[in-house]
Amino acid sequence: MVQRRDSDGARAWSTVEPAPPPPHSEDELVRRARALAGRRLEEVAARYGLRVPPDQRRHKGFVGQLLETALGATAGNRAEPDFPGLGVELKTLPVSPDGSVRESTFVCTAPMDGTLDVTWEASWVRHKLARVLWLPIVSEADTPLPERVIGGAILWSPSSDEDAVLRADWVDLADRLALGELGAANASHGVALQLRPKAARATDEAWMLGEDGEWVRDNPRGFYLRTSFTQRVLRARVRVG
DNA sequence: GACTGATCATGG
DNA sequence: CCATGATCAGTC
Repeated sequence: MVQRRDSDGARAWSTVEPAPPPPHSEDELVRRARALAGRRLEEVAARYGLRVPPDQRRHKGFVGQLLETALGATAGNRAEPDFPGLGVELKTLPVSPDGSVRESTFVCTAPMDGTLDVTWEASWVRHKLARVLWLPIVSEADTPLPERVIGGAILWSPSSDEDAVLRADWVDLADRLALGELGAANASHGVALQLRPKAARATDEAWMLGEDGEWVRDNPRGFYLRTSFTQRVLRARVRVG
């Protein structure tokens, strides 16, 4: 443990810890995560000498990145699980105090160029969701970011029922993409899994396959989980009351 | 409140 | 450009 000057000036002294190394086991990861339950984000950030932005308008990835640091994730923005040695993906999930999930969950980008995986079993979506550590962040929409509270982590793999629901959606969406039905590549399809725009701007374009097999330019898409799905994941595994 | 399209930061 | 991390914000 070292002492350093506070990031915004010489007035305050604070105790700053280095980020922990990756956990060696799922048990260790879950213990670390559950040890954070009940802490405010500002408390966790302070350990690592980080300032919490007042809101996420310009820092939408802050919470995920903070918790990656706190739990010893290593993958950064590489195309690997957050904990490569464990094959576990970390997903923070905003929930209201009553336990309702407040946002959808991004899974991965959707290849629109005909390179979408051939089967659900081989799909990027399924690999991403094979093992997920859900970390609820308890807040209302107007709760300042520093005051948001970490909830009880859940280490999850899809049940056979959940897998079946996701597979059905994926197969349907993959069929549409294979046919170049870009008009159908919107959020209105899918019970649990949906396609949405995934780009910095609505005007961003990428090459993708059109209806007659021609190349067209359109806004990139990503796969997202609807809140109804993540809601059930949490409800099925968290004691209520 | 749910839903859908739009958007923000960062790194390679 | 693509990937990582997501939430914002308007409309129904």
